[in-house]
Amino acid sequence: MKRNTWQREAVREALDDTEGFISAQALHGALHQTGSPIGLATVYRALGDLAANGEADSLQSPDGEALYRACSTTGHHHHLICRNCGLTVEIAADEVEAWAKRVAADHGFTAAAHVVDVFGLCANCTKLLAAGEQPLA
Amino acid sequence: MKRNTWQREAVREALDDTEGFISAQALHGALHQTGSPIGLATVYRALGDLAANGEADSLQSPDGEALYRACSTTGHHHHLICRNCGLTVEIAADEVEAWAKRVAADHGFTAAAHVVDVFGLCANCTKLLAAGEQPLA
DNA sequence: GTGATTTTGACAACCATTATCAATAAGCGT
DNA sequence: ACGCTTATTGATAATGGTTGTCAAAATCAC
Repeated sequence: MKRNTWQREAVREALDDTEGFISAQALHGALHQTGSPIGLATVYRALGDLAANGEADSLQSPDGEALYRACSTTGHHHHLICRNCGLTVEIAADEVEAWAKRVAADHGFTAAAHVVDVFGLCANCTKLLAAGEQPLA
Repeated sequence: MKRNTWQREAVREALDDTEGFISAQALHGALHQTGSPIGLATVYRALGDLAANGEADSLQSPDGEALYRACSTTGHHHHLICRNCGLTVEIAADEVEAWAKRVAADHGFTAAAHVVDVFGLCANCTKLLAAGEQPLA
């Protein structure tokens, strides 16, 4: 039987309050900052459940971290994510939608879904890192 | 200065001989089976270098493993992957490259990298699944 | 060949994630 | 409302992939 716990609800809300993607660790940290004593393992479990239920989306960052986002029922869009500070901008991508569909069709693929996310350094972090750092990508 | 070592060459060849994607660990294992005493750390380094040079492609498996593949085209490209049988097609995406760059620039982002992969059902699997199955994405 | 320097590789360190398991608490039947 | 059953929690250990360390070995310029 599935029980309702305040922890699961807390994770769901924290995820809803988050713009774009967030890692399990970051979400755990955010929850702690609000005073919630929720455990890390529980956050992982809750996120896994949400993803399994289709209430959340997950993707792998280039660094191999698993990132989660609240599954917005408000439609399909993509993200521009700062790999330094985590700032996320939602981006419409009609152009890419069309491209993905066409490419899939050209190769006989059906039921095409796609993962399209852009990672970079936001303007602010670019300035901060300009003092000597060399980003690799 | 960059030096030529048999280890690096061995990794490059092993990768060339591999159909599709392979993990660093698996590649290390394969090399050992052929009698090569190459070290694991070296395999990781070589793969990283190849990927940085655009001679290899890397992507994150759903399990968080990094998978590598010899790049048939030396340029940057993306993948169309059958979520049923794993068939992978390399796709050029100049259109998307341009889009990604423009979107990043529009928002003041720099050092933009992007994850663009299309998952679907290849023609063959579409036929196979036509008999009643309903893919989830 | 000699020497400066890169590269290697065994192993430790790291980090995200998962498993463990006793303690806790949710929800059912009463 | 109470107790009981059992899912859930959470501190911690374990896991597994990947990266850092650093002495030893190999490479290239000369």
